Amino acid sequence: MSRYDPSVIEPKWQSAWDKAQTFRATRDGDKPKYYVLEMFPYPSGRIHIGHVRNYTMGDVIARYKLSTGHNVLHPMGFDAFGMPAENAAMKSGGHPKTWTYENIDTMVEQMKPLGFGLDWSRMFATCDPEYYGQQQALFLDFLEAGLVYRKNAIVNWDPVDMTVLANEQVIDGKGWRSGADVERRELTQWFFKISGMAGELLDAIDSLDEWPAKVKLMQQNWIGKSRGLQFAWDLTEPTHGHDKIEVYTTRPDTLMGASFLGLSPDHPLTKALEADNPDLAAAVAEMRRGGTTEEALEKAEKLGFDTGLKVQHPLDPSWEIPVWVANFILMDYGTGAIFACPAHDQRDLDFCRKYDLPVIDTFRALENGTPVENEAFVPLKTEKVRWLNHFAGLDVATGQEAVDTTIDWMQAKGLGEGVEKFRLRDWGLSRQRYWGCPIPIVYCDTCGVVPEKKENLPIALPFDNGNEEIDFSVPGNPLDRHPTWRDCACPKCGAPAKRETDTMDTFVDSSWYYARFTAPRAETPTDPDEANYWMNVDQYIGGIEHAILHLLYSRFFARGMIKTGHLPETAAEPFNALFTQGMVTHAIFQTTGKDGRPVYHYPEDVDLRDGKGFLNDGTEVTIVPSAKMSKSKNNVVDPMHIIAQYGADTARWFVLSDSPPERDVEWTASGAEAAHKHLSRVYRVAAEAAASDAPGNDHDTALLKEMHKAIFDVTQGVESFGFNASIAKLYAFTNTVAKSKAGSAAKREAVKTLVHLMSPMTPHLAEEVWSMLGGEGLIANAPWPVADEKMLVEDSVTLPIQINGKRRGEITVAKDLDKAEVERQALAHEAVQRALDGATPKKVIVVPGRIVNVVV
RNA sequence: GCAGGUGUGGCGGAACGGUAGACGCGGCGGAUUCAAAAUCCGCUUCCCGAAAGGGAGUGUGGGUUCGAUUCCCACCACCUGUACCA
Repeated sequence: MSRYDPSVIEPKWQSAWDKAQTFRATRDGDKPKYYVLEMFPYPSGRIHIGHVRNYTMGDVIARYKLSTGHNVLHPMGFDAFGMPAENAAMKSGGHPKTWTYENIDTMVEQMKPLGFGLDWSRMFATCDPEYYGQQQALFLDFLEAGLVYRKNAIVNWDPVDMTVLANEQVIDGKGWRSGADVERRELTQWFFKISGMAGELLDAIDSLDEWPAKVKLMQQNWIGKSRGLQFAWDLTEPTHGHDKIEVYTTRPDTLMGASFLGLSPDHPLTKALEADNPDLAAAVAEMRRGGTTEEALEKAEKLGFDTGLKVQHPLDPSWEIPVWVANFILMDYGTGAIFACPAHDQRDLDFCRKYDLPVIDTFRALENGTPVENEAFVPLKTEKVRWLNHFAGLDVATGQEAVDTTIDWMQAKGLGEGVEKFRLRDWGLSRQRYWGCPIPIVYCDTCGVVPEKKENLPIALPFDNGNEEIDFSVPGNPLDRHPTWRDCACPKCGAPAKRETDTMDTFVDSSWYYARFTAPRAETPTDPDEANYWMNVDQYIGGIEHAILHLLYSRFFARGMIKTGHLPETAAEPFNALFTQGMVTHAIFQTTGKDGRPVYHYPEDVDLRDGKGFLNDGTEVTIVPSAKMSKSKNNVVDPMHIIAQYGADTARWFVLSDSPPERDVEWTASGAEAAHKHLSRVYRVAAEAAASDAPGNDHDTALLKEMHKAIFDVTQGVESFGFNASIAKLYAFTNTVAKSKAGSAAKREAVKTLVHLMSPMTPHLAEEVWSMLGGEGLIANAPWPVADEKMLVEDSVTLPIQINGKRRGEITVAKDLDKAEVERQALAHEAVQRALDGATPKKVIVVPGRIVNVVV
């Protein structure tokens, strides 16, 4: 009898699928279409076990849908622009393009042996000029449709390297290479007008029935709709052309608790004052130190500077409050100015205590309300509180009632306006980098800012132009330094002009690739027929880290593409269903070095015994379980080693088996070995069944009944992303088949069904066994088994009996036995009799088919 | 800081408000073997007990319920995002 040898059978079936073009996406017949897409990878160099898990999940769905009669589109590509390629060029020389395409080749070579049912003919990388040229066409159409504009934005500036830094290049407020203190600086940048769609993007979330609730909630909070009051405070003395300061507040009801008026360091008035007030300029410079992330801004120590200006309270002109500049006020939100009410906002309170500003309560708790000391009183807006001195005459009311009343009252008096605002900011797409999609804009001395003509696209990066003089030896944007690339003719007047040297944010690349996959070689961004047929993505799969930005930008882009005629109206929400999968983790094995620092050891150097790990020389290592895989911790598992050792099917089986797909899974050597043992067992059981000639007997029905239960359970698992549950059932069913004394015909049927149910996860093994047992054609194309409902019915049921909620016994009764009889039998049970000791039960709860609980 | 999530045996994890620990790993015992590997069979939450049985138990502390891993409140720890990492 032959043994299970994945190194022989896997290449064999891969070439069989290739030959039959099994996974080529086609629009044939009247079959329904199904588009399954996994978030495409960044070409970092090698595939990661996390990729294996991600693509295996997609492959299970793709193969399952193929066998349930769908035309399936399951493509693969690469998100290939971005900083790591430039970093590699800076570090080791060479060119980002060479590095990127070499990495792509390697990764494709590594993915093919995994046997994914992908339509490789559609592959592209976002750095292909054929792709980014179409992206430039989209940009021009978006510009024409009013979805793109220019304004100033704040960036991380490294004053030593004289360059813009990405957030991840700012470490503790310092530039990662220069170590210099990073400053926040303004630059003119291109923006997508996503804020104009904020309301629509928010409302449409409700229609995303097959998205995880957590992702929808995160997007809702990110868009952040609020209703508040916008109104002005008059300056007691006009200055620098300002006679009042506009503020926006979501808590206008606390107006009588105003302590000071706060300006953002980037507010126009702040900038005006800075010019002739050196002390203020110095304070603001201090406030502008550090990175631009929201986290850095929020966690920074609260700093303030008294401008000396005063404003009049809108309800009482004799009440003047000071104007401060404060570093925690964001220019991007509202009007860049606030009034502070320290009694009901912890941040304001901390600031007022630090700078000795007044704290005035406006409301207190209904019971035991005490004045605010060092903890702001911030009840839920739905909670009733007692107002101390409310101008609109409120006494006891909730915060929400007070806000509404105040807005109405202020509006009626003409003192302000109720407005809706969103937290969502416009999407800045300009990057001062080389390895990205050039922004197709030309600056002409006479014509100004001119969009490039479509017939001149793609505006290719200098390397793609055949001009390779790219210099990464100094920081900054090589396009900006390139001797000739930026020189061009003005598309409008033909005079010599200069190109935009900024490239696009890589989020742009990934915001429409799903649409491009429907017609990857089209001469326009999309082909209407193909887009109409294949859109939307029926199932999108990727990491939770993309829950907000990538998915929100894609939703925006789909709408923009509808507006510009590149997608049908029905594609406004491009992803019908979303699934967010967890990471693959691995233990870290560490010892302590002589210098006291941790030393990390590769898994292959560690011998595991009884839950402890030892090095070759007998040194025990500390095991840190379930850590994110990271090269620096030496706990990365290379899928290629696993394939060499056990085969692709084992790797696929294991990444699905041990954890629910949305959760992290820990890779363990013993788990991988167990998966391999199980696949060998299936092969053995199949070979035995193939060789057996046992006659049919009275065990046949029991086996076939179990088979139909397995069909039902496994199918349900696959349909609901419960792959680990499907696999648990498949383990159990394998056990049943192996132990069954049924005849050979029934056994062969059971084994064929077993491997059919396994085929989305372990497709090579399934094909091999299928052909061994005389299955017709490829199992990949065979129709999915259907459970016979008659075989699922059980006629009796075992009910646990609880006494006071604790399980004390069980009874087996006919499935539809009536409640009174179940109760009678339960009470007759010896454990119940013992517990009752002659008394009558206080209560008996009978849940039909479930449980009996006797309360004594 | 803010937003979202997660927390169950020695380990990964299972459980429409209804038998907590399915399935797998590890461990223990047995079969097979000259022996081993491989394979097969059984046991395995913890504590007390020879057993029958009893007690405890799903991050912590409360609450709702006949019954809570599941629902509610407060807290702790970890993970993800935080708009220029992708």
